[in-house]
Amino acid sequence: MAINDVECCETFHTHEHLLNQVNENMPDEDELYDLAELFKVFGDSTRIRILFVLFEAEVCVCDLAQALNMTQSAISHQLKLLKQNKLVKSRREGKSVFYSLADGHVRTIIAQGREHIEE
Amino acid sequence: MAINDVECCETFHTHEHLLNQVNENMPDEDELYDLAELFKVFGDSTRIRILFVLFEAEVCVCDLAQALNMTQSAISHQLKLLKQNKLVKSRREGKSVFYSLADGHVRTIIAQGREHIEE
DNA sequence: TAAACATATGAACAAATGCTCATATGTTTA
DNA sequence: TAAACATATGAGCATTTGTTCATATGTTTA
Repeated sequence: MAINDVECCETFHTHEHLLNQVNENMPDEDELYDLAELFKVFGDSTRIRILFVLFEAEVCVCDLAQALNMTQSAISHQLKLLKQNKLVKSRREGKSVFYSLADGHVRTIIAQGREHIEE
Repeated sequence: MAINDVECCETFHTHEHLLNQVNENMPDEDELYDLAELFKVFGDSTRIRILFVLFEAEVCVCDLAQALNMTQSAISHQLKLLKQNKLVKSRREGKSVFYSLADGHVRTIIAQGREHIEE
């Protein structure tokens, strides 16, 4: 009896190779964690709204706060998260800091998400 | 003075059209909420692991629990969430319920996420 | 039909999360 | 250099979330 054939419905031991196949293609723990962290960032409507603004233009924190009708602090906290996960990048110009999209994956991921919910 | 030119850093009133452009392309509140809800589902490593198993095969709850070394209850709760968001579908066969991927967006979204974190 | 098996679900609890408030840091200007 | 402006950040609080435990529901079999 294989090591993974513990009590379970009958289907499992008929697919002994399944566990191996799963383990082969399953990313390691670190990547799974990072993946989940990344999608968590997309999992908040405030951050999604920020990204939609950045789809249009590079804007400063103050503009974002005003465009989304939220406090500067709230926006700044969220921008930090977005930046940590490399969804946005920033550039200082005098007193202001301008934020913009970091790369194209952001658009693709959100586009796929929109496609999915519109079926 | 335009209606949105309240106190803010000087950049904003020089881009009066920005707010309009943002508002035009910003999805409505409901879609933003749904989008965030969808990505929240991807934002947990247990659910991501479930999806990776389903990338390989259609499996029953018990097999999932065993493959991921988690309780049947925990898996079942997460499957409910995945199903509510139409990432997986299910089919009963006797005592067992088999789960599989609902559509291709799941693979695309996760693939894009992996690409993003591997730069 | 009773027992066994497979899955689903509600309640509860600890951990994580998003916002607010106060304040710190960084930059420009008077 | 002091004041004003723009942004960042830590603490606190209410809400959300993922798991466990107990148990309910659904299906098959003896």
